[in-house]
Amino acid sequence: MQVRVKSVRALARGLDVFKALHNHRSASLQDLHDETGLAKPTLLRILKTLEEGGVARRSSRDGRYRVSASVRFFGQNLGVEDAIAEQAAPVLDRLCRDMLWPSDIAVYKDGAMEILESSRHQTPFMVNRDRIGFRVHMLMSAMGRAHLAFSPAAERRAILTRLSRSGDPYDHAARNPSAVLADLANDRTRGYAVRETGYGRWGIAERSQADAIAVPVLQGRRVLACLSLAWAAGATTRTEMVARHLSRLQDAAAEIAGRIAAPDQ
Amino acid sequence: MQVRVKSVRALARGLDVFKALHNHRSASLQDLHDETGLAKPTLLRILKTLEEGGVARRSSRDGRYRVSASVRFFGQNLGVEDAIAEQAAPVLDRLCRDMLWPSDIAVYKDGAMEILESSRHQTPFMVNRDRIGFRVHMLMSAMGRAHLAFSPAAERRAILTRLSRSGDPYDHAARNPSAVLADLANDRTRGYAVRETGYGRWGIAERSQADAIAVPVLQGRRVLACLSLAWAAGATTRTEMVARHLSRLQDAAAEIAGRIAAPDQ
DNA sequence: CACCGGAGTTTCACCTGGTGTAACACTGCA
DNA sequence: TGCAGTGTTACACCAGGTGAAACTCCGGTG
Repeated sequence: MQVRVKSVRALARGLDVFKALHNHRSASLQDLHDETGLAKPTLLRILKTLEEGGVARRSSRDGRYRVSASVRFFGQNLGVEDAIAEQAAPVLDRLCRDMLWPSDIAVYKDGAMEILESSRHQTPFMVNRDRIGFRVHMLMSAMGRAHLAFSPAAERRAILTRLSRSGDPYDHAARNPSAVLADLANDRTRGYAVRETGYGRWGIAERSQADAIAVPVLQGRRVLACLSLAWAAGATTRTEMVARHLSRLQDAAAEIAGRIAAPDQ
Repeated sequence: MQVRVKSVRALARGLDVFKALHNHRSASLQDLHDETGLAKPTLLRILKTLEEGGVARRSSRDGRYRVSASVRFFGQNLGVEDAIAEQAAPVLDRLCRDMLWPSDIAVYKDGAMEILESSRHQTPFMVNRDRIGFRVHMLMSAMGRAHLAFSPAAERRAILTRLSRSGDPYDHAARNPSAVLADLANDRTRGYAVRETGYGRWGIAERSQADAIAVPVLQGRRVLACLSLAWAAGATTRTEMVARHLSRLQDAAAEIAGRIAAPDQ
């Protein structure tokens, strides 16, 4: 947690100028001077630098500044997951401050849940070393079951079919669909899903059991991601955790869904 | 022409870091240190600033840095014309240094040619104040005729139909399509189009006639833009200009087309 | 034609603010 | 327990960023 790191004023100003430029389709030196309040010589130097960096250009037709077309490619690499992770991160942080226990957010991908962001780092309790590719099983983890439980029936069926063909023993429960579907229906009516007992251990020593619940982040009828809350089974009961934190978790899921639909800042 | 303006090192470094970040999907401080050669404390400050500026973020999961999803929106405002103008600008500049006389580049839009970029500013001869919205007539200007002559027949017909309904007297020639089509066929076989005699005046005093030729910037069969070369009719003959500069103009058009297809830098 | 005002550019001296070394803290790994 | 690698903090130096002021260039106006 960097706290006392200072920021670089010259760079911050440069970004400001770039953003000002981005708001207008084109801007004269005067426009930028009025908007940013920076002295013109300063602007001249900043704009020169932005030009050399290939993010702005000065039209030789009218001498006005514009953002370069090359910035179109910025952020082209990153997928939906990145946007989800980014919007979720601050919500997870706040959640962890309130609940103390850590949360994860994950999306379904290729037969498993892929963890995108986590507040495990900042819980006062411990660190769960879940970093084996950050993928957890659909039928064992709370998040996987939440995804299945709250997805439209067609998608649920497709995933279960896929799992039943999987070579991974943790996925084999899918070969008995009726039992699984009954459990999932149960999760759905309760409004949250639970981790399969015994899946996942807690802490380095791996002594204590981990327990977790998860809720979906919904976009329309689709499950965009799943949000979990984990704790050490020895420390408190599931009933207690649900009573204390479920609504908070659901609110957070709704907030994340909202942020993704209309990101601010 | 700013010559002695210094650039801002701190900003240039910040942009470098951002680009480095953009190349990788995610990067640790060490990665960035290796790639940019900047001292780690310096990077820490730069990254802090980029974060505050909303263009980078640090995942709390793994502590690695990524570009923020918000940069996806950068450059979303600008259209194809901006990209064309940007790629053409340096080519026009070079062209003007070689030929001394000025060039324009324009695209067809809503019944007229819209000038995107120009090297009139830097020709030693004069300044043509063509800035009335930077739009010139299709049938009178060399660029308008080049667009028509080299476009697929269907588009040519559609534009002529539109012009024939125009209220602007300069467009009325379109009401006699057979004559216009013959002229355009002529332009096409010659490889360049010419300005209608008497259209456009030269310089502030508006004494001397302007003359111009234009060639298309082709993308497949479509005319993406048109590139013109203008001169004062009294100073030299059209034959002379064609002999000296036509191939140069065509090469430039091809170069611009290439740049637009695969922009470098 | 002289004058004026506004935009852009250059110069320059001040001194802030950016910089990197060095020392420190943390975390796995052997 | 020590070691290596990585991230973070402190600090003193002085390069380099800054803006006031002066200047140029242009177009408009009386």
